[in-house]
Amino acid sequence: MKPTKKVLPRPYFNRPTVEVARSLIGKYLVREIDGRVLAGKIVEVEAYVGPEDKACHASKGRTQRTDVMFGPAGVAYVYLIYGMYHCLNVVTEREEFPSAVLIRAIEIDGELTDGPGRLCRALQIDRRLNRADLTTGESIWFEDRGVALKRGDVSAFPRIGVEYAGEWAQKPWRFRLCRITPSTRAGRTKKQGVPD
DNA sequence: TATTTGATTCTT
DNA sequence: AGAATCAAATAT
Repeated sequence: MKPTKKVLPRPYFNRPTVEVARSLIGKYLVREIDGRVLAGKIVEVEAYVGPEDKACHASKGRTQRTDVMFGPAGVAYVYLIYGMYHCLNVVTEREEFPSAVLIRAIEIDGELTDGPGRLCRALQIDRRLNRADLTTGESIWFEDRGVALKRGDVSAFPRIGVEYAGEWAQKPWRFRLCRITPSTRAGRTKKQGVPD
């Protein structure tokens, strides 16, 4: 029986951002370029949650740049950072509640592509994909390929590069796929109050 | 209109 | 520790 590709639909993203972020770990980001398909297993993401979150670009208000985050879920927010690197986000939650999940790292054929800038370079993502619908299964989309994660496979950490955000910088809204070993388990003493 | 900044990465 | 490099945000 031919396997069906399970493209994550809009309702998947129209949920609390932290839940979406955590659940995206182990899903696949798929990019089709000139008929060639690249698929990467998502291993690291960050949640940016609404107008109160000082680390979220939209906390400064609705501007031309942040407008997309106020729109429907399942749409791409792609921006240029430090003059050279692009960052890919997927918009989450209801309209008018600006929030998104930043895709930080993926594994392509077992090779780690670590960092939002390098990830976008590998998948040829730039601002032309800003506002692209990520739920159509064309050009770029998310897929559930049935990776089963056990409890404890995903760990939470503070977000990176947001020191300016004060108390919001400490929120454990960065999620990473971790292979739990006795040594790493010993270091994971704090639960950080993140929902399963 | 001018200056500063930044959800990064790479080199020194 | 600092450079690269620029669009968007902020100050003027």
